[in-house]
Amino acid sequence: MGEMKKRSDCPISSSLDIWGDKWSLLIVRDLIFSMQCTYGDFLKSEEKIATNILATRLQMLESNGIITKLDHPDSKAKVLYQLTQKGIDLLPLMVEIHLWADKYSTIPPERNAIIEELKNNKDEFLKSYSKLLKNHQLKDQIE
Amino acid sequence: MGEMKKRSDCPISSSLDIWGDKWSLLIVRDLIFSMQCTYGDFLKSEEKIATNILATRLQMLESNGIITKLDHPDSKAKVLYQLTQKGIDLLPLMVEIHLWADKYSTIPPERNAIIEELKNNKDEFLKSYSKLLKNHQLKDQIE
DNA sequence: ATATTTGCTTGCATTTTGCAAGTGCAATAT
DNA sequence: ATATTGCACTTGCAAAATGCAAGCAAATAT
Repeated sequence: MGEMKKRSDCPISSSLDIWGDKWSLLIVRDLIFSMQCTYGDFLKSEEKIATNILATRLQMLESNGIITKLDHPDSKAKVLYQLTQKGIDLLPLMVEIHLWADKYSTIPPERNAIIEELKNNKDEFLKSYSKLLKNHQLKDQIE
Repeated sequence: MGEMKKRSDCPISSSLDIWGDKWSLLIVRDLIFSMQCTYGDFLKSEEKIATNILATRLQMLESNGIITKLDHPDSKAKVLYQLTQKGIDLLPLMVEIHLWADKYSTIPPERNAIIEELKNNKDEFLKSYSKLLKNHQLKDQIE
């Protein structure tokens, strides 16, 4: 099913071939903010992704090793999605998008705190937040 | 013509609404590498963008203030495209994509030098290269 | 004067996205 | 035990974006 069609060997192009569509990075964003999400959680995001696209994007991200599915502790009917290390490593990218957006468009006030944090000590933030994501991931893998 | 439809106020989402398609960042990449490109230069890139999409993407990027057109010094038939400051500020993003791609996919050997440079002194690289882009831009605006 | 280059536009096929409804299984309620 | 709801998807079809090939006007080269 998942045969990768690369447009070229350029690293930018290859990366875009994986997550360079309208939705993938929003899924990653949700996971970075929430650590873990169910299928329904993604559907609830304010951008209102269509359910069929969500399904195909989740498959794509999983087959590219950016996210993993795991059993929900509460119920067999639920599925938890979370970032792999490869997914966690998209954090610096996300941070740069945030900073760019901050410079050139109006940011919702509830994000101001994070933006300030980012502008003042980006490196420290990246280090500690990616560690946080990693710890969360490991914890769930064990249970 | 350019009415912006934002899916939400999230900075990630708003940014993707501008350049989150299959091609825009490849156009920006070409401009970051080459400083300036003609329409034909973009068409020559190895990903082989279709001419009609190139036209609409260039318009989109221009109307969003990421690139500007300027007269080619040699000929009235030619047009030069180059990055604005807003476009130059996508450099950190590009660098992070590069680093992510380096970690998770095979990079063409001719890029190894840049990658090493990036890994060893990213901040210094960013500072000097964005200054370079800026200088180039200013030079052309005067002529 | 004629041919060629350059930056597009236009028409149409194909693919991707979007919307609404439906399916199947698990958990919960009766 | 049976019905109802919740959850993770599928399916069918309309709309939009992408891809391909050809065309076109203005500028330049011959």
